[in-house]
Amino acid sequence: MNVRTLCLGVLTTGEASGYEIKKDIEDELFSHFIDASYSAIYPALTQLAADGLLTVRAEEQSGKPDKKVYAITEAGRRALAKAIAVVPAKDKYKSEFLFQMLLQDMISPVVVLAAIDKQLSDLKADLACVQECAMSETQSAGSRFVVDYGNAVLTASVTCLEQKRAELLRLMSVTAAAE
Amino acid sequence: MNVRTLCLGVLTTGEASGYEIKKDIEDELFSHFIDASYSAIYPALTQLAADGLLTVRAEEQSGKPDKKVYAITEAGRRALAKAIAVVPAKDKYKSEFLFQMLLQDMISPVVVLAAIDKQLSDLKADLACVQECAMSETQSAGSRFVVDYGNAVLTASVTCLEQKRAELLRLMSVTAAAE
DNA sequence: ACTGCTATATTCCGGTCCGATATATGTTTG
DNA sequence: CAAACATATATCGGACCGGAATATAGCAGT
Repeated sequence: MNVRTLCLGVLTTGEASGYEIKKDIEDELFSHFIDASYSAIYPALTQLAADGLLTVRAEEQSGKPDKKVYAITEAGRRALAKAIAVVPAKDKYKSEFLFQMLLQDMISPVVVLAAIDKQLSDLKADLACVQECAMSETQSAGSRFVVDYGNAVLTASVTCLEQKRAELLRLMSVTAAAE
Repeated sequence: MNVRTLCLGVLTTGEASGYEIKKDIEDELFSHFIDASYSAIYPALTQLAADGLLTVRAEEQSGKPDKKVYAITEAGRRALAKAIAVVPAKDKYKSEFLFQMLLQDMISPVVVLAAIDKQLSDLKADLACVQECAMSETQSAGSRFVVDYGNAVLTASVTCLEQKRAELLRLMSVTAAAE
């Protein structure tokens, strides 16, 4: 799935500038499962507007730079519906954390612990975001689905990691006592 | 984390050709959390060998093309240890499936069901791979960690999805009966 | 026997996208 | 009052993906 489709999807929740789309996919429910950079978003919006899938409106703002507000058109909705009516590609999951954990024999337990704590804090932030969306967001069937799924997965991750963390702490205190 | 570090990591489990490294990150425990294409792996190996982090050995094979077998050196192990002794970057998770589910109002329930079934089959394949590794693989602390984590996350995903699937089927039969 | 498919093994190319940086400006914070 | 941060857009180098190309050989089907 490309950044153009992604922008169309975000714009179904209302008109927005490139900057605001980026914020949505960082802070809102989208953040759990997609990502895109400015350098991909801005050209995508320009192209979508040129193809008539979006409308543009320059909005003057006092104090802030002007912004270009994009809104999805009927043609845009049709293009989006067509793009998502296919069997989706397999999820892509990349984790430096698990790579590090797999090779943990090569590094000190202190670093392992720091990595686990970092991972836990990332997971908990993500979980908090999902749960916040569960309350604030328009409760469509779609968002309920994603919230429930995210909740299930993230909760399982946190539970497992906290157990692993406790195990490591026990091991570290035993090793330290033996010295 | 770049592909060079990834190759070093895979080669700690034993010498391999570029082709075999690709297979490892498709079929073995690595597959759960990393990915890389041939076009990234081969140049990375060439560069690593030039830097003295790997050794190369051309192996003649009857029936198959010759292959270049790479093995990690002591300098390679040191470089790897250094590369993974940092706080890891945040996990990256991209899911077309969840994007589709979030926008499910735009598509037919039949397509939603097909997407769920596809996702379930992907998850179960991943789960089977992880559980197989749990039995066959050398049971290092690292692989136990990754297996347990993968198991927890994937099992939670499958459970949640099967519930969602049942809900959808109920809803679909009700709607069909009303027509 | 012939055709096509799969597996082994590597290379190359077009295109997509990330990460960092640049630019301009107002607002909050120490 | 400077520093940091938020708003807003754009660009550039480089990393990486996906697919095609190349070469070789066993194996299944017709």
